[in-house]
Amino acid sequence: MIEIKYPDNSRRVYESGVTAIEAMKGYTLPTDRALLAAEIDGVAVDLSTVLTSNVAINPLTFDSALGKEVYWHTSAHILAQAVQAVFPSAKLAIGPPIDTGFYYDFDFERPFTPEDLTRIEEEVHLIMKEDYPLKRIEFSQQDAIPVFQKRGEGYKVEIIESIDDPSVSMYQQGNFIDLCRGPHVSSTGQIGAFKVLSGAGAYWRGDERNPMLQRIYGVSFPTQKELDQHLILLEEAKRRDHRKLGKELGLFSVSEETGPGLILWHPKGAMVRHLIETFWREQHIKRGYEFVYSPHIARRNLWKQSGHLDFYQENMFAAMSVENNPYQLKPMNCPFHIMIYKSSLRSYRDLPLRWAELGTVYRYERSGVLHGLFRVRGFTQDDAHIFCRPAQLADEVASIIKFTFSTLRRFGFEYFEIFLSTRPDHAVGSDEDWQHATDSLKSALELLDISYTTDPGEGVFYGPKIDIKIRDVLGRAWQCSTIQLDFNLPLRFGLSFIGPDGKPHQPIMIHRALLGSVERFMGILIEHFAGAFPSWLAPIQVKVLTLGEAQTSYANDIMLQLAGHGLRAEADLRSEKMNLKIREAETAKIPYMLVVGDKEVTARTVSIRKRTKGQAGTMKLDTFIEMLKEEILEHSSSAITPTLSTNNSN
RNA sequence: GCUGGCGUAGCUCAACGGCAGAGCAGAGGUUUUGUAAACCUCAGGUUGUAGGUUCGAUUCCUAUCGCCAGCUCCA
Repeated sequence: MIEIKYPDNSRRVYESGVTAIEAMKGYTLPTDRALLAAEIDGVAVDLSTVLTSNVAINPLTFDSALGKEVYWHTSAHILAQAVQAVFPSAKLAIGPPIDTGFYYDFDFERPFTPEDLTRIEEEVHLIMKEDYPLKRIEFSQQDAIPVFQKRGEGYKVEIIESIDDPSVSMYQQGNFIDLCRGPHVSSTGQIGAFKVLSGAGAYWRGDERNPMLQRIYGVSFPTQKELDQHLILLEEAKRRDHRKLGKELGLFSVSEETGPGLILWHPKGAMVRHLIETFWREQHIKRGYEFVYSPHIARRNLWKQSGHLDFYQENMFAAMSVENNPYQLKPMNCPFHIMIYKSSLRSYRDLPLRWAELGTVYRYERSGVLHGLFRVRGFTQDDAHIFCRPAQLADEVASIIKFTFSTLRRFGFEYFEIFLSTRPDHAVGSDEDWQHATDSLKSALELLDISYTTDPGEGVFYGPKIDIKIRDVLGRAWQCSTIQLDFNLPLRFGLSFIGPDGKPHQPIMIHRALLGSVERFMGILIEHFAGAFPSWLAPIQVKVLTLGEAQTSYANDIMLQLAGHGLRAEADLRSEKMNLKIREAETAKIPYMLVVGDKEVTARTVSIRKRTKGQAGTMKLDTFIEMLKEEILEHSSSAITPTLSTNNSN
């Protein structure tokens, strides 16, 4: 007899040899989702798995990340089955689940066309309808190889040969067999709604020296409704693309003549950037930072001493010669801040030193990876370096984390995920240093009662780090903030401070960025707000719209008053219809429109229209100004709510 | 960088071997307008660039630059 423990802490006793699905019988799932697979002692398995010892069982449904993985993994198999049914010569490579669906790579003589994908999707639907059961078959490595050799699946043979385990498993559905660790859902009919998304080239094992395979992406959901919602989300993401909005709203451009990956900021985009940076600077002053500035180039030797030439050269632009001395465009700001540190003798009383700079750096990126503001060749880091004593580490890190959260919240981000990366295989610094540093990061996180995920071995070679990801309004995750400890540079540059004992000690250096890159952060903001910036960030906050020539002087008077309060306004005095003026202001995503006609001139009021929300009542200009100033101060976007106005009927 | 797709007016797109067009934007004019597009006229192009094939190339071929999707890497 064996005892099974359930997530609600209940226990039941079964005969040894019971299957997972039998053990789940009568257990009420927390959702009305179908049971897909099970997690036994933390490992995902098929429902047909035979249980022979005391275990903890956890049902897997589409609601959990693990459940989705299983679901999408099976979907990838269905995709592969369909592709081979339509194109028998296509050879299988790999087909894993990913964050938002799955893909499968095939060796095929040509790229798949959109027509191919349609044909494949039809076949997928047939396979779902046929409801083939997925059967797990265990083989020894030796026996498995001929199975795939016979099928001409060379990549599968290669994979089997690279597996350490002497026994391998494969899954069969209909006449389709794939090498696979599993687990899977029990039959192809369990997949509810399926969409073949796109095809693209991908290298075998991600290495460009290997042959190019044809990858097909897909996504699936239990219901058609969820699939439709997902597809709407994809459309919405396209609609919010910062490259498209950046052009439409006149924020920035990239020109072929200037060069790829180099951003030209137009007046409106530059205003938004200015507002971001001003806010950033104010916050830094409040939190005890000092500002430094550093040049864009430096002697190449500086980068030799820092070690960047050894480990970062492929991302650096080539050296330039200045009076026969090699100089280098900077890919990082840290060596400069270090030189400032070194410019005088430092006492332990001086520490921590917190030096911040919006430092523009230049990095060589391969042409194929450039992408709008997200991936560029020249960008501005919101950089800071903190030099402190080991004992100050935890406090410093804790205050950086708090600073990060408060800053990102002010930009409208609410959801954070925190990752702690520990020592990788190749690293500098002693075990002792790593231990202390990692413990300091942990205690900072625990001090603030923050839950986090540990990424073992994912730290940078010079020290452990904390990365913070935000989620935008579409639920997409972005990593902006990073806090990295560094033992390497202080060592390489021989940094020291004089301790209470009168002897030199080595400071620890913290590299940190809140926004990451101002360019990239701006891109994220554009997509997060769909270009409709909250009032505090909007390049133009108010547009005054006159009904006719009669209100021109009143409108100019309004403009003067708005400007006097530091508000950014434009007036539309043209002899155009109100509908057109409104349409253009809406398209420009200006938060507030002030409509003025003779009635407003007489009453010395303005009729307010809020972006996308419509009319928001008529009020005295002063009242509006006060409300807007309050809204800007709060960084909110909802101080003035639209009303169904009755006092301006016409 | 690699694989595939795409470069036509400021923008969005037609024409696909035979005189390069539309809408929006722009300029000039008419209209003085009450909450998301008034009307008329005009102007706007070495079809990314350089070669080639052809009687003739925006269209076909080659190279090159750029953009897009993906691979890889990362902020």
